[in-house]
Amino acid sequence: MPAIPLPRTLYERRAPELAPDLLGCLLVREHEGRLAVGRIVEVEAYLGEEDAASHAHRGPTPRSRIMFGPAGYAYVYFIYGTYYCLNVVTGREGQGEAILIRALEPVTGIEAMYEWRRRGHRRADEAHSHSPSPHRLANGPGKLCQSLAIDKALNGHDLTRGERLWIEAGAGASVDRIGASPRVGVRGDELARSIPWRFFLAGDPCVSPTPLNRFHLG
DNA sequence: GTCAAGATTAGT
DNA sequence: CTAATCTTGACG
Repeated sequence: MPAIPLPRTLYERRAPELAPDLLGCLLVREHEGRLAVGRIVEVEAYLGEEDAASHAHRGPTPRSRIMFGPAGYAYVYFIYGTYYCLNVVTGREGQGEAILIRALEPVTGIEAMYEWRRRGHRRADEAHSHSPSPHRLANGPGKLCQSLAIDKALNGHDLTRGERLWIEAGAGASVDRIGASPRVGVRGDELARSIPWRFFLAGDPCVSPTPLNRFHLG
């Protein structure tokens, strides 16, 4: 089956509008001759300079410059000295928008995901780590990147080419299953902390664990 | 150069 | 609740 990645025009929509439509789509990773696929069950939208919670809030910097480029590219950043997080750049060039992919339901290549995740552990973690059940393999942005072997080498990667890493249309998500809540772990002004730009499949076991899961929207 | 904070996670 | 762990970006 040929890869049919989402086209760049689709990524050119505004992040808060596009974000809920990514729920149910498939994130595909091709690495070391193996294929791993996960269904997107949780995302967060970030805007540019007007969004106090966004890495683009203070304009283009060496880290955030990818966000200000054209849509359809991966923005991968390193956080807390340990984890990577994956975003897709959206909107028009110069706006600085992106969508953070926060959680997946593993679909294909689960064994590869276990292996890649274990490899991503630090030594200290490895001694105590045991294989989690599949629904906890990618139920958070840091774990998702471990399980798909995503690191800074993929920062700036073109997601529309259908190689190494891309997104494909999936079955979609029925509107009545889409939950919305404030974004997890963000600082900034009251608007940034309260605006409901986290979208998730309500009740899905692969959504990241947080009290915000009780929020719901039509 | 220095320093505080961070779109996280696992363990106590 | 807190430690782990190190990049980033602001400031001087």
